[in-house]
Amino acid sequence: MAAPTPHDASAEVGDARSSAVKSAARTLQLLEALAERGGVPARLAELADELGAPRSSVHALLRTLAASGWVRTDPTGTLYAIGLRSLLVGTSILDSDPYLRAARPVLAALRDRLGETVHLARLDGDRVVYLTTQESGREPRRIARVGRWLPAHSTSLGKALLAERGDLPTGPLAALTPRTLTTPEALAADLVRTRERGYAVDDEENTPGLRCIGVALRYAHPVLDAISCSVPVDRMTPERETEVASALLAARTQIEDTAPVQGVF
Amino acid sequence: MAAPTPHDASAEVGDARSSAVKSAARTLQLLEALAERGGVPARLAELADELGAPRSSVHALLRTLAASGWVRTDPTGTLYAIGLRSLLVGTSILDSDPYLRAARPVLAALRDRLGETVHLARLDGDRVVYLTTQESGREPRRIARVGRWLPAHSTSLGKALLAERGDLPTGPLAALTPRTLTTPEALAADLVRTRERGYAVDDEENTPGLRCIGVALRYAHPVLDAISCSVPVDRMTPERETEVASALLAARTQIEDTAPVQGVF
DNA sequence: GAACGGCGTTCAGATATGTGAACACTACGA
DNA sequence: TCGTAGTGTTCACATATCTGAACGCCGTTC
Repeated sequence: MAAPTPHDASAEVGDARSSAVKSAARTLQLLEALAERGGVPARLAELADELGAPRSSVHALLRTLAASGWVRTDPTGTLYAIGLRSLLVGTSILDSDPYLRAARPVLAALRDRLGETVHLARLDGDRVVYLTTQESGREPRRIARVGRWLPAHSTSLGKALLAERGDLPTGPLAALTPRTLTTPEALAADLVRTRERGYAVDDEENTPGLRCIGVALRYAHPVLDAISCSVPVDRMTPERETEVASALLAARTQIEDTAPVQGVF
Repeated sequence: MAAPTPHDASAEVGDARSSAVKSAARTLQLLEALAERGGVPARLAELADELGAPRSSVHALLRTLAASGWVRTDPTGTLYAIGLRSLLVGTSILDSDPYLRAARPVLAALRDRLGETVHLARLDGDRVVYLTTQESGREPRRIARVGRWLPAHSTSLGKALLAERGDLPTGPLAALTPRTLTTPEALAADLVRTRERGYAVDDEENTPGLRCIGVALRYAHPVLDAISCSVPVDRMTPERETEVASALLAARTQIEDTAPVQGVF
């Protein structure tokens, strides 16, 4: 699992009612099942059980996936592991997404200006997925968050997006720390304050010791992306919060001005 | 494209002869086609043309992909873009692969010891895909290579692997710089020297100004993973080369000792 | 050492998908 | 205003996949 959180928000792939192409849905389920195992090989029977599909069906699919390079097999052909194609396809977004490309230099400058780690994340259902991180050199250890996700309601990024969009997560609000907002009422109230303030605040709601400020990027309608800055609690005074927030808002404007016009949704 | 090279080594997904599940193969082609466009939305007709499949077939597939979260659609449902699920699935390898997990701390220590950037990459056909990079703070700009790839024959990583495996790339040997080895004879001779030396050397063969040393990790049979250290040419003296190589060989032993026994293939 | 259980693989029929043409809709230009 | 060209969508039939059972294989157990 790439997820640092206990709750897996991924929907069932196969539960689409009527007009779903069965083998396509199963192909994706297979990739997800293999991904969760990492490099650990899987046997046909395990995967068939996991998908709830006959062995023979899964067998044909796995041969197809293997032939296309998305799945690797051992020399005997009875063990399967996810191939590198999925990594290449997955990370290709990071190289080619035009918004990300526009945002990256601005984020680097922002990191240098504030001396703190900054992120850009995109909403995916009830969670935010980190697309790029510019780290300050000051952190004790490097936490590369690209490709990871957190529940939207527990992050400044997610709350900035929810405030701008005006909706609430559909699922339950998992508690990652004692300070996570776990009721719709508390979250809604926080979103009101967020709109008033003009930026979102996460006060150790997903990671103890870390306070974050986030703002949404408004080039998409409804908004999808947001940027944030994480600051250790002992460096985050009220004056510092204002300083960070105004730097983020300036960066927001800069990104929105340089971002492509058409596009993301 | 995530690729920094001119030659696309990816095989055709759909070309499997007989026992391929057509809709599964097309699903993967669709993901690859969407990935190449990054966040830029695609229309149904474009994708159908690209796959060489009827619009109606692609339509059904896209609805399935969209229902499962692998593909996003705009509010009207006529524009498609790759979703974040592929990023999550792709990067999950980076978190859960047991070999990578074993190697990472060793690589971090190696980076600290040498003060230079070190990589771990895995062979995928004729190319090497970077799985992790530990950067020295000395580089002018951060080049996050995770998920990118280079032709095996142009890197110390790839040459270390080829030397250990005893095979040559099947495709043509693309020239990335004037120093890239582009004939099978030159490459084979280099691999002989590599075996004698005990480590592989890349002398500005993929990136001008960069000299790299690589060694293969022998926990898999045949070998799949390798580690390397990149050093700017002006810091790379003969003594330094010996120093870097012996540090890499020590790290190799350390990783091989801590790596899981069963596994990757 | 023989029976057992589990596994991967294969096959022919049942079932779901792929196909191409037809339809409805939009945007654009005449 | 109308026609045109392009698009996304739907439908019924031809085609391909899915299924469950059967087979052969291996390692284990009794």
